[in-house]
Amino acid sequence: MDYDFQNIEKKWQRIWETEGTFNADTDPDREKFYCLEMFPYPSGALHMGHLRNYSIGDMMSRFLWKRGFNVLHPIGFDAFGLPAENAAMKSNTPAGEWTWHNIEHMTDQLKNMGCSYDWRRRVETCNPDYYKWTQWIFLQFLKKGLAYRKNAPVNWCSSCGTVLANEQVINDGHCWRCDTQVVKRSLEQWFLKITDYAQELLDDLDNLPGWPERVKIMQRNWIGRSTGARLSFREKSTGELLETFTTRFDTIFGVTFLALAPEHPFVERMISLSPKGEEIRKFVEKSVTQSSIERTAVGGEKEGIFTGFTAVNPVTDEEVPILIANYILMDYGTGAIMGVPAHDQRDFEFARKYGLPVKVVITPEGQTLEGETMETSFEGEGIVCNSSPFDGLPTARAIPGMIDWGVEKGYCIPEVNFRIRDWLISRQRYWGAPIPVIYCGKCGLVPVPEEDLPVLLPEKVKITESGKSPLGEDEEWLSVPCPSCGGPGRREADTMDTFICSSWYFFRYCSPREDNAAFTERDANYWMPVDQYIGGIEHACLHLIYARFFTKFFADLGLCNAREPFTRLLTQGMVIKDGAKMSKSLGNVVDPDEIIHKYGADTARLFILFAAPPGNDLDWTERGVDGANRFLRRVWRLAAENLELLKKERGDEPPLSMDALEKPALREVKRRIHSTIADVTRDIEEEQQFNTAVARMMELLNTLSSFRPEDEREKRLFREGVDVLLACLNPFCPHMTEELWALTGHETPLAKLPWPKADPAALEKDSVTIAVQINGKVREKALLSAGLSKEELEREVLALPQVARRLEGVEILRVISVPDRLVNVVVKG
RNA sequence: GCCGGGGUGGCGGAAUGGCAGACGCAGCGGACUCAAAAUCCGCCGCUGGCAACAGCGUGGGGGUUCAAGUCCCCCCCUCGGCACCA
Repeated sequence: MDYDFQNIEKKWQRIWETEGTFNADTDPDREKFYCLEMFPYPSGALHMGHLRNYSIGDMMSRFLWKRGFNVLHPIGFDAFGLPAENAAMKSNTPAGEWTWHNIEHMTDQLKNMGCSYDWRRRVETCNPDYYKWTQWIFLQFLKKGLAYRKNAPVNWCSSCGTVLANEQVINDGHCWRCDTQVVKRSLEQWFLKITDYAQELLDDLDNLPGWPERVKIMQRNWIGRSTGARLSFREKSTGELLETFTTRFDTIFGVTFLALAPEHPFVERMISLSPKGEEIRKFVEKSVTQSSIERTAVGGEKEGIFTGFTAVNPVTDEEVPILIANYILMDYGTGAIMGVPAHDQRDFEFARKYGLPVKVVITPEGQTLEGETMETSFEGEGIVCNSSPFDGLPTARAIPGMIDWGVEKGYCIPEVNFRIRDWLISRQRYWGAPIPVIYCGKCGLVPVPEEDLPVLLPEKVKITESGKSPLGEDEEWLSVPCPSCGGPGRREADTMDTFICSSWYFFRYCSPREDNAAFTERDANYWMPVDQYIGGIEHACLHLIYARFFTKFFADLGLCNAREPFTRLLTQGMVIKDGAKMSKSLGNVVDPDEIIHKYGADTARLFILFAAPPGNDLDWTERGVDGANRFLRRVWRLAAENLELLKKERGDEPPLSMDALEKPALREVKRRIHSTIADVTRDIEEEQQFNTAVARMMELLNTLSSFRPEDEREKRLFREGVDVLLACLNPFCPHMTEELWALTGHETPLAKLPWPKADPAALEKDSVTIAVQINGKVREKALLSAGLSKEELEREVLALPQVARRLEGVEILRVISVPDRLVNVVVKG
């Protein structure tokens, strides 16, 4: 009987689907487990990264079902986005049609993988039933004042024809999606006030022990909290107060200039007042049009201009010149800095270039510094000087001490600044959720009333590469009566960033068909938070921050209790082939369909889980796939060739206990069976190291293949071994294990049976190999009974003839004895 | 530059401070076969040796320890994140 994986896999997939085996319902009487993989963008077909993501998630879900949890394991599609528009332009197919076609195809592929999803819960973010609620959520942000419009220099990707959020600009200023160099443009855009949650987003990282440390570090870096003080310098001729932010208030006596960002509001005033206004204007215009890379690269040329204006240091009453400098960013802090060249490398370089004085106010302990001759700034901790009355204080005490003093004197106020910026969410694209807002000449900005949602995306829109919102060309769609006064109004033509859609889909899965709300409190409070989330590391500072932000917002609205969406996070590595990430341009892609067709889904899943631990990159080799397939065929033969024996006395036959087995070889088999259960359980549950779990099952197979049962007792033991192997392998390779389970006479499918339990009595070892070391080197091995005490072990080992021979005439200094492990004899010389 | 991950056989990878290299891939030898495939059995870190065995070995150098891939210090390489953030 051959391992006919194609028919077997079809058969079981049909059974799971028709029986709804993996459907889950809210049931407060049962303990839940929410297992989630990042949903795919329906690009056309699954790729190996998906196959890996979903193999891991499916194995874990099936395992947890068997552990007795009420498991929610849903899937859907992140279905808005640019590729659909590009496809529409290229092939003249409407974006929606293209997307829905891909969704159906990829759904089939997921079913072919044998994934245990609750298909009733599939969601698609481009479905009006879904984006109605995306729009509703936007309105809640608007209501709370957390969604706002502002004119700002924003990231523009010319290739995508739209703006991008800061998180979406990666690799030195490139678009996350298409890698085009991003440029700055000044535009009026919609933002979400994620900065209101910066502190909580940072603090709550400490409550996520189940997240990889590196993801948390990346988020901490991204949020970028710094503490310091805000202090104002008065401009001498106008009396204008210029605010600055510093983390080094201890250097306040070392300020030798003030620098403003070219975009700083006071710059306009200086231009109009100054005789050299034209010159300043030219400098500002040049700086503003510099690309963000030129302007912000480390070591990039710092450029500035003297304005002729003067600021007064509030602490020292010293007068310092005001400059405009291209290295000052308007959107961090106050857009103005106090220049302390002696203790800030950037200010130092700038000061040297423009001949500004360098005044030392901190020295390394026991040394002196000379402002005029130093070649680099001193940014480290040291001792305050030239700052009477603070001279002699060490940095660590000077910073808080001087701030306290400054507060008392009214010079400064303590302040915390974050690096993270508000989230730019409007996109000048068609295939996204329309922003539900109407502009009225009389009433201004009017939110679309909730009862009018969804604002439907028109189906027939001409998509061009104009760089303007395609919806803005659709007059019919645009013009709408103002909901407030009934007068003529126009719809917002921008759509929302698709990261908005994916920031709450895991809530929608809880109440996927709910018509009256985005989700119900009952469902969300039962299922949320997600217990295990699985996906790529590339979302560390994108989706994973946005989703946390949304969850906190929902909690503040009282929609759910969870303040964090994902309790445990598993970030899987990339799939590599021939030393490089699989990609079309490198021509090293392997099509999941081909693999499933040639070897079957079980083989593909097993290879993926065996070839590397989930966090590592996975090296795809056809040889390795062959190996996985070979293992499955061996399992198949082990059962299929012993069907008669395995089927016998099925049903209520209890396994033989350890006590009933006397022959050491049989006890060894029994031990292997139960250590497999124990090891596989621990590897999945605690270590999340699925490759070693598979290795343990391979060892069990090796044991069972060489075991030739003869009498009835041995046959019973053999049956137990095969049962355990199939049960443990089931979450990894669900089709063939179910088939063999049925063939060997079981009536209840494995999917409905609990995970096997290891018998503690069968884990006890009779004897152990003790390594005998002399001065730390293994010289002999001894087979001794297990469980000997330190003293017994030492005595037994030293009494062994071969050991005694080695120790003849040698002076023993010390003996270290580790029960069941080794004995180390320390000798002289 | 700063922060983080990682360097173990030919390869993917195992190892609560306690026998380094589990398991698999590749390779080598053998069985079966007219032959091949498939399958099965055996070998498989490096060096020396017919062998028993000995020496060396987890990026490099030091250290702690009876014992270090594992802990501590310094350095190298590599991958990733951030990068004029005041």
